[in-house]
Amino acid sequence: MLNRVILIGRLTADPELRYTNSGTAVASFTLAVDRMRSGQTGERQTDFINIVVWQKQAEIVAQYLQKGRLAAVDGRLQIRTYDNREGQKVRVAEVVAETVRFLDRGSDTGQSTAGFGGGTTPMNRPRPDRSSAPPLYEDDPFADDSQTIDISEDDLPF
Amino acid sequence: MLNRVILIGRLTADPELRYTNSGTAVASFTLAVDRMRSGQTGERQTDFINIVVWQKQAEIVAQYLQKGRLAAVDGRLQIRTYDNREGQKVRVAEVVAETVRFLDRGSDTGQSTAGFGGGTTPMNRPRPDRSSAPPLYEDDPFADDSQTIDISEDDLPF
Amino acid sequence: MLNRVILIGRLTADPELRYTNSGTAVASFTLAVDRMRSGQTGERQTDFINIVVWQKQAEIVAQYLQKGRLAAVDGRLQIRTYDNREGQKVRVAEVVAETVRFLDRGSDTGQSTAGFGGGTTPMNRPRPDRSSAPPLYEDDPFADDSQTIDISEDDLPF
Amino acid sequence: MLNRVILIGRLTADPELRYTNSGTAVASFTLAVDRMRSGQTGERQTDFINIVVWQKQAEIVAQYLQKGRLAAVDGRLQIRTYDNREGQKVRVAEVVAETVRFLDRGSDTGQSTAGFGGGTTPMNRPRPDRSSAPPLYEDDPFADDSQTIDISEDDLPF
DNA sequence: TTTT
DNA sequence: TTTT
Repeated sequence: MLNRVILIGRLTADPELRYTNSGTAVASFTLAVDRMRSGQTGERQTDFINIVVWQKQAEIVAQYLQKGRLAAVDGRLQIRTYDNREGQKVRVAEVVAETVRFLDRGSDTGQSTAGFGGGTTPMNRPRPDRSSAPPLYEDDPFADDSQTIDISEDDLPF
Repeated sequence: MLNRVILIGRLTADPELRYTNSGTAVASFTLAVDRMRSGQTGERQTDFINIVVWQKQAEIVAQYLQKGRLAAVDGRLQIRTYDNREGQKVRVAEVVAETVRFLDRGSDTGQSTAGFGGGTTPMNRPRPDRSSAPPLYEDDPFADDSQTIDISEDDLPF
Repeated sequence: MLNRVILIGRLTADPELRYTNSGTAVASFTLAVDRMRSGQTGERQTDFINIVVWQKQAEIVAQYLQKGRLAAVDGRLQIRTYDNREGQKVRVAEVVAETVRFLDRGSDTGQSTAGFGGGTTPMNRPRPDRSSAPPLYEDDPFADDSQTIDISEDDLPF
Repeated sequence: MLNRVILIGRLTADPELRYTNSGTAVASFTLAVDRMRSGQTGERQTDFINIVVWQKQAEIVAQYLQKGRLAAVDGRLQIRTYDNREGQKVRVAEVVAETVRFLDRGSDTGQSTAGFGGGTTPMNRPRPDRSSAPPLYEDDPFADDSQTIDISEDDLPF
């Protein structure tokens, strides 16, 4: 019904930019969000939260954000379930960003990422080695199904 | 830095009420939050999100909420890491509720759960069998450390 | 940079549906949002917050919401400034809803308002008497300027 | 029922720190929050939103925030009504901050403002001239009523 | 009344 | 697996 998440934190690493079979850009990164235990002193705890960004925003994020940068994310919490190599169900939580704001640097370059231009469907998209990470996006929410012919597991970028 | 989550959804089951060794009440339940793919029609997808509530609110939630009830949760997203039986690191995402609102029923009974009375430290607390669920709270954020002497794994309510 | 508001409350009256000169639908209503003073007992205070909804959502809201209904609003806080009859600058705060959820009634009819169909540009739009309320929308954010020729103050629906 | 506002923006001026009759600190400032009209280019619009902070946070804000600084506010939207000099009802919208984060400067000084120490009831509190601004807080939500004897309009700091 |  |  309603699902809204707002976070501010720092990137633990450079964002990773990938493309689905149908050519949609997806960027992902982890945000280190410091917790503050009210009352008790001296304690510093951190939540490491996975963020996913789609389409034009993905490319802007990949271009302007790096490890250590401070960013604000406004999106929704999503729980994905998949089967790992051992055939066990694994649940992954991530925040699907609707907008990402860059909070660190100078005034105008890439300060925001919403409602921008861009959007050229990329050719020559990179084909990274399959990592041991979960197969993130078997379903591309932005794919135009009619023209995505041959989606095979092996073609997925994750 | 900033970590805010707001959800509306329905309980997938009755909340479970437990107590830490130091006597702090903890309630947990899962919220089914319907997603709505903008643009595409007919699709209904659901995120199942784990919620945790502490102290007085835990007891109010356990008393007034049941499976199927509609509720609003305002809290923060937390990622916990623990080692499972096989010795693997497992990451669990959950929303730690600051407030829970009951949206279904009549006007005044248990309509809200913030800043209420209650709070009697419970005697005869139930000792449920250990489920296969993750050992949720090795660290009780509300424990007064000075008087919690013998925390052993076997005493944990999860 | 970031501007996010989430509210749950009850409508103080039926929503009002209007149309701008360029034919864009706008619905407005007031949400009574109960406050709860933490700590102190027995006090009930209420914030009356003006909500504005545009386009297809405006028509859905006007069709399904009535006085007394419980609703959740997700949007952004906007401060508009205008000159009143006495020539004084007046500031009006309102929440521009991105989505409105209906929380009261049955399961499926009009339960949500995002990404729906509708959208037929209405003919025979009502021309309500000008109230003493502020001239709400001299700027229609959805107007296609090129085809809106003769916007005069007298044609505004507010 | 639920009332949550999250904002990121820049201070239009230094915060003003005042004290109620009962000695509670209150800081107020205005946040300039840039809007971004999705789709249309080149337009930059700004909402000027009044923020109010109470107690220890008020003093931290007054100490560390200045005009032009970037800050994140997490709080609730409140509508106050009062009668102005001409005897007209005036409505004022403001965000009562629960937490304020400082986003501009260096790593550790005053980076956050929640759950901090401080809290010494201030002596020699300043008695600013009454401005033409609205009489902000006839009701001090943190006052211990039993010991606040003689609240008169003239003693209010606003 | 307004910030970069 | 983690950021300042």
